[in-house]
Amino acid sequence: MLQLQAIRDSKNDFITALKKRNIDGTPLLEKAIELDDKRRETQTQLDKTLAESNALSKEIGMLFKSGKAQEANVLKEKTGVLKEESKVLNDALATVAEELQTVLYQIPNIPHNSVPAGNTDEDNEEVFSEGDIPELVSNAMPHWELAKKYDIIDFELGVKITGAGFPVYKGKGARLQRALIAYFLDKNTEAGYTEIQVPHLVNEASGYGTGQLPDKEGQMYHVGEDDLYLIPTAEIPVTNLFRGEILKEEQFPICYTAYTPCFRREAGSYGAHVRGLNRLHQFDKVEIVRVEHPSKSFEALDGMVEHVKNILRELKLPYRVLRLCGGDLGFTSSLTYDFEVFSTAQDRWLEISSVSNFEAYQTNRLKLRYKDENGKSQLAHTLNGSSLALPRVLAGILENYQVEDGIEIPEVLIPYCGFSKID
RNA sequence: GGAGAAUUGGCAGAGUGGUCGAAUGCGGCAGUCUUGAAAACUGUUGAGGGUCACACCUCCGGGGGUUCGAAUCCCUCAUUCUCCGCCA
Repeated sequence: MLQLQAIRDSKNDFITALKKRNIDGTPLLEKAIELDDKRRETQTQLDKTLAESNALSKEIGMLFKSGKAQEANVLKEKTGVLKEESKVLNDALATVAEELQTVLYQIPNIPHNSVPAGNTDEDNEEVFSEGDIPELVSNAMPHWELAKKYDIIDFELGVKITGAGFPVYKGKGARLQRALIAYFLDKNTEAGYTEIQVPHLVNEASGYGTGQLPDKEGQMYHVGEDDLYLIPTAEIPVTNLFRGEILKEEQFPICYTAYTPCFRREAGSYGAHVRGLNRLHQFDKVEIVRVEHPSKSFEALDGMVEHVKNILRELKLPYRVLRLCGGDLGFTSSLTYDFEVFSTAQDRWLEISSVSNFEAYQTNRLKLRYKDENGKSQLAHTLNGSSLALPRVLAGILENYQVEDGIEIPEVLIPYCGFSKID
């Protein structure tokens, strides 16, 4: 959520920046300012009424104490009017505040200067690429065929017990998955991230805190009986650990990593691109989350990008890094780098990580602040990234590492797997 | 799931209808003293709105109510603790 003061100060810059998202921010920003004016005006009136009423109450108290009950009763009648007034004003204030909130929820984050304009993923800007695209055997297969051939992932079985998009991993497939999780967590821990385990269900307030609610309500599984949401990403529970906190500057940087399953309804997805592991309702992910001083957040973002590069380099997967264009940028993000692994067998790039700086957009909702050197509360910055999303890394490994008689295991994973080949 | 108790500032802990945004202690910060540190002493120390700055307003788990006036009374929800039951 944008800060009103920032909107007031930089309205025109924001409008220009929002054009990169193909959004005309003018009506919403102006509406926000207008409602804020109204809110302040109403608040001031209410405050005045309350002040008057408070003064009277005090006076009444004094009169009663000194035994002048009659005079007190005269004053009492006066307060009735004020009470009515303040009730009306209070309702008005609540209404305006809610309207303002609704408007603010509709405004996405302001894209960073470096974000290219554009509509679709076609307009994303490739900023880095590395790794050799392997030459595969002539009868190379996509991962869903490999999975069947070596009996390591069973999609039909998942359909039987749950539905489409809930695969069952078997034998070496399951072990490879577990190995990846352990490997990622180890890499992240080495890099200074503290490993934590968090709940996989969150309440409504957490959903609002990181921005999944109210706009992406339909993307999350909701447990109606208890009014809880299955997390679509560890970002929600991990970032919300700090909801409402006021940090000390010396606590920065805060770096956490967590493995969780992720649950996504993926309503509206279809077609060949959702085959196999490409798009699932439940998948595993290891996430990194940082809470940073505003002056350090972009430096931190670069650091996270380097960190993920490092992992992919070790896995020897061919990948590229994209700077997302305005149209492809997530609602709450200011700058996002996507990582994609090339799958030779599918002849396409698979998104395996997304690393973002949200600046103060989430922390404004979360009320996550720190005390600056003058002792004033300031909003912190939050960042997160996947390191990494399991299914597509798995797909990338299966497809890129296939040989005539099986699938080789990347060297760094062999100690984690306990085997060097799936066959 | 049943019965009882509790929820106050960073922490501990007073406060049971009026001058309480809240005693006191600890912690934090600043200063005095000291070569330096500790101790001691002095001052300061919740958040948000509002203002040029004050004033002023809101917040004592959340929400609602009673009252001229609520941290204090009532209702409700949540959470925590103790006992019982059940259980990986």
